[in-house]
Amino acid sequence: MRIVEHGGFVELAEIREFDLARIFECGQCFRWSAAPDGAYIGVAMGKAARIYQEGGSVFISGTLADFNTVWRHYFDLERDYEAIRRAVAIDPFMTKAAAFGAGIRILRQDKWEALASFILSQCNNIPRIKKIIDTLCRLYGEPVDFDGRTFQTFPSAENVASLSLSDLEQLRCGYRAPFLIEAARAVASGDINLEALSNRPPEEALAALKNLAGVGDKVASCVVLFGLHRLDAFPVDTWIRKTVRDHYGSSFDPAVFGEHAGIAQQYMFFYARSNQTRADKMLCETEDAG
DNA sequence: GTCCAGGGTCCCA
DNA sequence: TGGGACCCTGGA
Repeated sequence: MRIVEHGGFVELAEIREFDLARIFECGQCFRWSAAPDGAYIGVAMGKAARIYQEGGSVFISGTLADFNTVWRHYFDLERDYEAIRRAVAIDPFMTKAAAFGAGIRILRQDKWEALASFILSQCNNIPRIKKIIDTLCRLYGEPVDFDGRTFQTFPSAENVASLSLSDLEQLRCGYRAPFLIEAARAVASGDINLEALSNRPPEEALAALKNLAGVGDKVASCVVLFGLHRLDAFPVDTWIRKTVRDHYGSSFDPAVFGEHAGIAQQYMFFYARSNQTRADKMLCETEDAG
């Protein structure tokens, strides 16, 4: 990878294992949206950016200093995803899923944002999750001027902790609202220290997170994987449960993927979700024919 | 318009 | 250990 700064952008030339659409649409984050020209615009780590991919290069708005302080870390660019993809391709199914997800990277997201986002994600569909998070940010985030528009950061735990249930009514997030406030208060008060948890054994982090109301196995695992960046965490949701059942049966143990089980999970999730519509259609056609 | 299910969690029997 | 309730809405 060659890094070149020009024209208000940092260009990552000859970059490998980087697919912007897959990174932003594999279900790990909810705040990046595609512009009509194919670029993604969003706010992460308090900074707004415009990012696009063209001819083997990735272009990220901002200075080299922005890139080095924020985006290099955020996109986990020091890790060799090509080697990981080979390592988790343990059988024909995973070879297919990993090839389908080539270019996915696990973002190093803000820990509180990951916790809040996955609390809101429970028993919810992705378009609606995005809508709820977008409203939360618009109402309670800090403004960030960028590209002639005003964006908002993800509101801090302190900000959300100061809100009441009626403040959150506009989110239309239903029974998740008290969970969000309780989590914010726990983080803001220091009852739970996400920074410290990222240095603890994963099982300890999981247990601490699950003490929060509305945080069970799935949400806690997502926070450990996407927020604490523990790549061996393996969240099991409806998609993964079905995929594992179909391909491995009941005796499956994610430990077969070793320290990168979470990346394997993400390949599985993205593959299962992306192929569901097509698979259903094929099934219907087969049934019609029969 | 209706119905089902969505990156779950928790409580109770 | 399984079933139902929980808020709301996208999509068929």
